[in-house]
Amino acid sequence: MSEKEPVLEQCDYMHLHENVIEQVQEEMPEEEILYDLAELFKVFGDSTRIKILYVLFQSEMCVCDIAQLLNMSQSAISHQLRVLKQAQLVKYRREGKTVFYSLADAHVNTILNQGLEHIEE
Amino acid sequence: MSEKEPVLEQCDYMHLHENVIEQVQEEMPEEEILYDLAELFKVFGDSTRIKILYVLFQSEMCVCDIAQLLNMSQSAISHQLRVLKQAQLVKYRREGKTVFYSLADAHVNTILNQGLEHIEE
DNA sequence: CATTCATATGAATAATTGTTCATATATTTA
DNA sequence: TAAATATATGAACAATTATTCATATGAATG
Repeated sequence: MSEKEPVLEQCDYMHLHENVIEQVQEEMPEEEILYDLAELFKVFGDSTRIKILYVLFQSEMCVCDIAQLLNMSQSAISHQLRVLKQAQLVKYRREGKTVFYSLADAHVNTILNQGLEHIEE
Repeated sequence: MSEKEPVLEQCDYMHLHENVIEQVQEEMPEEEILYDLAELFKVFGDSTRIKILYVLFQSEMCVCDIAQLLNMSQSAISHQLRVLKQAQLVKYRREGKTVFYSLADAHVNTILNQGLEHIEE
């Protein structure tokens, strides 16, 4: 019953210098942060949500107005607003039967603009 | 056989002023741009790819080194590098058997940092 | 030119996700 | 309190996607 080394599937040697490896491990944000970061960008990774963010950049708006502007169902928009809300990208206030949504902070626009700059190269 | 209006599932009236509606339609980037933008952020929306971008921020690196640093299979990393390459977020150069990857431009870091700032609120 | 090493890639699978449909909740008004 | 309106939400389904596994490609080397 000879024990076999698990196949580590590594290259023969690393090209990186020791100090770069250390540097990477130091500078790398924590696992949880990286996960949250990916979660945040995932929210931007849907064109419906991008559109919602763009229209909200123009003005505070209720769910129904957004749905009409984007020509989508109330339900679809509501579901997506929930995602945006959870990511704290939008905030809302209630006024009677109507709920008005607006952008949560300035980062939203910066992120969108950086993205635009990138794809416009 | 009375014809029924299709249920448009709209609100009774829009809250928005005409000029806001116009404004939205003017300012809104084209459908294709919005789609590309979502595609770009989708690429950031995965923690493996986020990690790859972070390590590449420290230094140019070959596929195998990245795999070892992140403790993932060569194949998984290679697949993800392809996604990053297609989004023009990384570039590469070949040196013999080895392929070295590096960040394509400065936007990558700006976008990541804006994301970080947002989640650290 | 056969072998080895580094990387790429196609197929398969499991997991995630966006929309729809039906319905629930909340608020106002008759 | 019943009806109407605006919004939210759960379930279902189709579509997308990240990883694994097996294998292919490409480059150096004996």
